Amino acid sequence: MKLQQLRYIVEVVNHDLNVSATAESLYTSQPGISKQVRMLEDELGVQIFGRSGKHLTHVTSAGREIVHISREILSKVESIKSVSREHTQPDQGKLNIATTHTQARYALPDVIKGFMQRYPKVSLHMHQGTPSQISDAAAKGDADFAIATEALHLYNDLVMLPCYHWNRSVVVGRDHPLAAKKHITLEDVAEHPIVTYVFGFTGRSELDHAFSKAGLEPKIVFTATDADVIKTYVRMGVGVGVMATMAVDKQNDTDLVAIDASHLFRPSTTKIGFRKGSFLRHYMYDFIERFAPHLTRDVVDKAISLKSADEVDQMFKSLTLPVK
Amino acid sequence: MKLQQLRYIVEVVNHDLNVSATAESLYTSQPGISKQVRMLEDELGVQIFGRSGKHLTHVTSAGREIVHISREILSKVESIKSVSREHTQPDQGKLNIATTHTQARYALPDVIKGFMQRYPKVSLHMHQGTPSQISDAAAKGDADFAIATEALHLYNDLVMLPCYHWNRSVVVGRDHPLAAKKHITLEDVAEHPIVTYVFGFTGRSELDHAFSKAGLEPKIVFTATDADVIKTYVRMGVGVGVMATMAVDKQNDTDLVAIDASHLFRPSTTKIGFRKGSFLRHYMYDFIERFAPHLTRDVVDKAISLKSADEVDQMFKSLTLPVK
DNA sequence: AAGGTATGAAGCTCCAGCAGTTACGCTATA
DNA sequence: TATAGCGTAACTGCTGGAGCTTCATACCTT
Repeated sequence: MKLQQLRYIVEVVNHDLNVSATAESLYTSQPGISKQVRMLEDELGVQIFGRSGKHLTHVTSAGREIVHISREILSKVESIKSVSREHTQPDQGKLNIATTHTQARYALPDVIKGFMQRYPKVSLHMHQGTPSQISDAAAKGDADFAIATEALHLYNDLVMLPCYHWNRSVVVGRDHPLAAKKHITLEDVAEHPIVTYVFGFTGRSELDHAFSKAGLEPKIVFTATDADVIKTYVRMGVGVGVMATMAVDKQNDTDLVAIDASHLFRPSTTKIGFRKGSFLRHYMYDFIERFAPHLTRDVVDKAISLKSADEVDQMFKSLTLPVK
Repeated sequence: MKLQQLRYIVEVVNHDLNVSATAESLYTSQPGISKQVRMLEDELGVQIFGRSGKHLTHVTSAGREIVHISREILSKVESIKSVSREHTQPDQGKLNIATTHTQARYALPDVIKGFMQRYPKVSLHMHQGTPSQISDAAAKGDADFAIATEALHLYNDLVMLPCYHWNRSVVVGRDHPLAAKKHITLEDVAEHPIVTYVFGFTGRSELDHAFSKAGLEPKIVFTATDADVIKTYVRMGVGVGVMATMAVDKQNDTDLVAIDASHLFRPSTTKIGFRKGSFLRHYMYDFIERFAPHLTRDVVDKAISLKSADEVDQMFKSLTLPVK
């Protein structure tokens, strides 16, 4: 068994069992991969891939387990490389962050700025995507960190740590009937057409939860993946906006009125997630702490040493998180 | 980076940095290993071993981390092989159990017998040793299971599951003054010379604990690693025996009197331990369950999913274990 | 439905690179 | 000062990868 062979089967699975495409992405030849895959199967005495004629059709049950373990092995191989770099070039390296528009636009800029000043030699990459793309990137190892509010729980080989709570505001134009209200109710909101986040984005599930619990049917007329678009349509008078309070810009959004809605919807929690068993460079620990000051290296290490997501939740239950 | 290279550095560490000895044990040549170690160091840009001249003197701090991760990788490589065998030869394989005299002699025979009948094609190996040798064997992967009462907690990459509690008896000859007593006290025992287990064996620590807590200084005149030797010296009149109740044989030990001492010493817990992250064959799950019926596959899987030993202890806190 | 085309995996051969071997020299350490 | 033990050097045999060919399947066209 060679690491190369494990790399091949993992990548073949990543490329939907297309060996030629895999070969191209690995800058090698298709027969080379086919040969190594066969040799591995022969050595183990197990089919990893199901074939119909000369085409790979599916991953066998043994194959699924083997590919899963192989991923862990390859991830640990990367850890070894990271350990080495940590000793040779402590302040140098890469940091790949996968996150959503909301985080990238409103929560991260200050953190990123400070981080880049402190670690000028760390090349920072931000990948914007949907929550599920983000989790996927982190789970596959394409990103070191996933930062989002939704969908992170889908992968159970991610460690997720709560960073901060945030609440929603109802956003309307200055001349909107709701603008005059000091105290707003869920019924008030339900009466108007609503502009908010697409399902699966930025704590959208909490919004649906609140309405369904109150037995109300919200008139959602427009959904977007980010607050900037929501605000645009609120300005056009399409409806009232329901969005993260932190996305309201006191400087530039003077034409809008933001009414606190923290009593209407449960707060959402933004989390940072990374792959279990991956080696964290010291600047990664630092990044986490800059983003969520309660997540010191000790706290993170302790959370890593837990295994199930439940226990992590339990660990942070007693801790009061910052609210944005 | 090649698996072979990782294998080499791990084995070099296992052989106390003696490359020649490592080469011999791996049936290869010394220069081959030296070369690969160097190449790995060059590739990573980090010294794994400290050298004075041509001799390896110590493992660097980076090296320690790298060796640790390498061990995990190699263990997962073994997992892949196990997965394959599980699919090709479900009821065939190996089972290496490292355990102490006490377990092998009194607790395991019935389990082993049933197991061998059910899985005739599994080749079973028992390794008897001291508790620390046993844990070591399991931690290194030489044994699949470690079964013992002491010393298992020393390695924190072992998962340890409690199997059963057991208590002690004071064993004396028929004509001994204590033989007439129905209820025995710690003071009674402390008055006589004691024959018991060597330190670090079979719950010996609980015995010391009880005496020191009571402020008594036991007169331990003879220590042995197993109950058979203890009984022999009790018969010779060297002293009173303090040993596991299960080691008293009602059939053959009619010349001895066993006085229950469960009220004098806290019960000890025998545990079964295995390496974290190792793949368990289905017959291994079955073995565990045969040995400790409350450790069903589900329970074991749940315990594996926890990470720290504390949490495992917590998990079993509410459960009442069988008492032998 | 039949035939044609495109896609993609496997078989085969050749070559280069490298892991491992043997022989030997060198250096810490006791 | 002796020796255990590592490094160097030259050699060899293996094997992983490239390139081409062959064959099977999917998809399209008429």
